[in-house]
Amino acid sequence: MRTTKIGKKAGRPRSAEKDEAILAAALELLATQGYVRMTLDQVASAAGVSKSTIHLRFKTKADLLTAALAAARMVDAPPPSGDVRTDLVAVLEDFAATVERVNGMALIGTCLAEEDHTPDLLALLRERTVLPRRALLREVLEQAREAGQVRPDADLEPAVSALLGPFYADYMAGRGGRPEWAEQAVDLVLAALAPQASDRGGRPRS
Amino acid sequence: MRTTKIGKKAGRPRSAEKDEAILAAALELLATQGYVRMTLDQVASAAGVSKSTIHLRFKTKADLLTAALAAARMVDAPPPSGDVRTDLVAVLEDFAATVERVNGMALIGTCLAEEDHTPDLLALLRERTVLPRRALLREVLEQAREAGQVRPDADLEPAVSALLGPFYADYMAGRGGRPEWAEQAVDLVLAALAPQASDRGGRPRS
Amino acid sequence: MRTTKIGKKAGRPRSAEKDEAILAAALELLATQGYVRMTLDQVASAAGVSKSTIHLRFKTKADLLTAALAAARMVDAPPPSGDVRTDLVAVLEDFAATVERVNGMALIGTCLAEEDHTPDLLALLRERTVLPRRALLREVLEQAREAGQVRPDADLEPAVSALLGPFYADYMAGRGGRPEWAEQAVDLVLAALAPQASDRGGRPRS
Amino acid sequence: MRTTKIGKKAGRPRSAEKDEAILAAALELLATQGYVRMTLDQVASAAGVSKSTIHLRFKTKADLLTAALAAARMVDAPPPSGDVRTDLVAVLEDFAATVERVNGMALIGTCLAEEDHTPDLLALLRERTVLPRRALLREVLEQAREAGQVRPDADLEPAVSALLGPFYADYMAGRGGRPEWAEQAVDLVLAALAPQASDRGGRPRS
DNA sequence: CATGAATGAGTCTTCATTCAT
DNA sequence: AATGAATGAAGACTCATTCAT
Repeated sequence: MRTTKIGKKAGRPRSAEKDEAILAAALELLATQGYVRMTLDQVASAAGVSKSTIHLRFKTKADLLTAALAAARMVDAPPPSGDVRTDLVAVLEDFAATVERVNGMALIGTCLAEEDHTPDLLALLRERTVLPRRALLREVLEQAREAGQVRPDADLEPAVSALLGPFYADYMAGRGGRPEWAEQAVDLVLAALAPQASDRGGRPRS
Repeated sequence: MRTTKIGKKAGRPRSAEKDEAILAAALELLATQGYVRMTLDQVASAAGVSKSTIHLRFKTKADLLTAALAAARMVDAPPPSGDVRTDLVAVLEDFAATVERVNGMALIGTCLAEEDHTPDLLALLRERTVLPRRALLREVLEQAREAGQVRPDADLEPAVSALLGPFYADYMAGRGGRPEWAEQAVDLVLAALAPQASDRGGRPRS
Repeated sequence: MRTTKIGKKAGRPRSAEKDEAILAAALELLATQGYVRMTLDQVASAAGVSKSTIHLRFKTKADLLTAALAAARMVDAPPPSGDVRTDLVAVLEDFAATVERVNGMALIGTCLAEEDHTPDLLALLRERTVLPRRALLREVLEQAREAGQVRPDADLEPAVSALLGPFYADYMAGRGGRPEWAEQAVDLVLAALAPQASDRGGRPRS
Repeated sequence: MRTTKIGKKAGRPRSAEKDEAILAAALELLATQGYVRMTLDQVASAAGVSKSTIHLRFKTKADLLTAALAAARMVDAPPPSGDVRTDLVAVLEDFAATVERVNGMALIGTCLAEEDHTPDLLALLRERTVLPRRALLREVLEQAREAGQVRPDADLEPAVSALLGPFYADYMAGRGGRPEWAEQAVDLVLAALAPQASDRGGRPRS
């Protein structure tokens, strides 16, 4: 029978170290093996605990992995500079560095591949990493717009996608890992958003 | 003495319908289930053949899936228009339509997730779909450059990535499926590449 | 901190009954079915455990079977008599009885048949049953030699082979199961080894 | 519909070369792989025919293997000498040579192991190889008895088993392949059967 | 006749999950 | 709480055999 006395748990408290070890091992293995290929045995031995200890905390494999993804802190604090270009490049390079550090493309691939079966994975990834990073970029662009460095009528969301997008596109093309990509993307977007806009091809959208 | 009449193989010929059914089922299931989750039983019953019939053609699961991916024709012929913007948008929209049609993001996710275990998948995807599409886009841009609609010194590869990238970035952000994305991406890139370049932020790369 | 109380392993202990049941079932089936024909399903259901329980103890089918063979105690303690002939006959009859009890000829056949693929089987059979039994026989003969009942220069190894060999030869000839075989073999060997040796047909070997 | 015109078979006659190739390949593989492990595919490719061609001749795997064993001629004509010892040694050495040549111990093992499932195998082996060889040995011993080189009351069957048996016993003991075994066995048996038998340990059999 | 295709039954092994200590 | 045992449900791959050409 379960102890229901709340506020003061009876018995030995769950080890916080094991908590962390499990989540860290799970995230790492999720990236390197993918959802289905990763086994709880692998997680258990990587975390130095028994399989049952995992099940004690997470009822199911999917639970564990969503928790692992939720616990991941993958968007570092933005860099506090002043220049628009510098700031954008910094965010993008931090993005690339983070992805590389955690074998992120495989992780992203797993979340995409599992979208039908475990939609929480992609949702979490979005909420925890994608959207915060986009917010960072948009903020910089908004400040630039207020500073007159960006056209007042510029649509910022497509610009953000044009900043981040080349990373994915390059990876898919086998052009990943090129250090210049961030600067090139920023330059391209800033060129497109430059204020003196007179009458380029950019017709108003239908 | 062996039959020497060449060109007419002995025995029952292999059913071409089954060939097709197997590859089609495999591709479909690869996209909807992912590499590991998809089972040969599923493929067999989806294709209406026995499991052994699959093994007769493909020694291993990996073989089957690479063959299925290789057989997929996913880059349609380019649209024969004249206008730069129209052509670029057409390629991008065909891209998006194809991805949607074959549950492409899940497929891409699978290939990414499996990169460590079955690198052939991503390699094939690249060779068969990504690179051809990039070539299409680059060709259009080159013609535009010759026609004076694009700066002569423009670096085209980053531009291509800026055209395709937003598709991925949008999807990751949960903004996928918006019909305007292609036009927005094209307009942004064309704006950046416009010829009268006088003095934008684009400092020369280190 | 890990539990350091040694000698008392954590978790549920492995059932010794299941251990025994598995090994017994495996040995039995190895004899009745042969190596390849015997399936883990058969072992599992004969032992009243799940297949996974077997795999928990033995990583592979070969492991299981070598363990089963190794665990088999098939050479009973020698009979403590005094008379040479009686002792030899006793060892041989115990041999025959053991072989019959465990369907031994089929087991021996399996080990021989598998020699190329799983040499451990025959090696174990040799080490655990053949050689100990030979040692028993040789010991009796050595004592007989010391007691003057056997020629001093007699070569004992061939004599041992002549004692055991008829069992195999009879079986191959379809003459297995005859109860007199042991006494006949012993008599023949003792006759050949009798001491008054003057100069019979036994010419010295080249 | 099957052609039933007997005496004059219609259609192309079955290739005798293929017949032989199939049987030879089957026997070889039966020895090297064992009954269950050997596959019809292996036989087919070793014989250079298709699997169906095998089934055309032999309805089932067991049929093929019994036929292969039946076709094997493994007892060479007896050596035409005069001396008892020489003749016995010759038969035994031919026996050992044949066994070695056809990987015979594995073949014997297979027949023993399969005795419960395919008794025909051991029966054939017996009829075609064991019993003929025993007949050869007995014949030599009978002539020796008539020539007075062997006790008149000697029981010959046990003697034959004592001649052949050491081969099996040695093999089981890991002493196989020793060239002296045949002479040692013959010497031992002849010593036991020598005529001047007055009063050795060999008490009359019960 | 001869061949290659097609298949259904079966095998070892893996794994998420539940139990007992 | 933590651990190791136990298990049922798959899954990829094999093989003897039957079909179609």
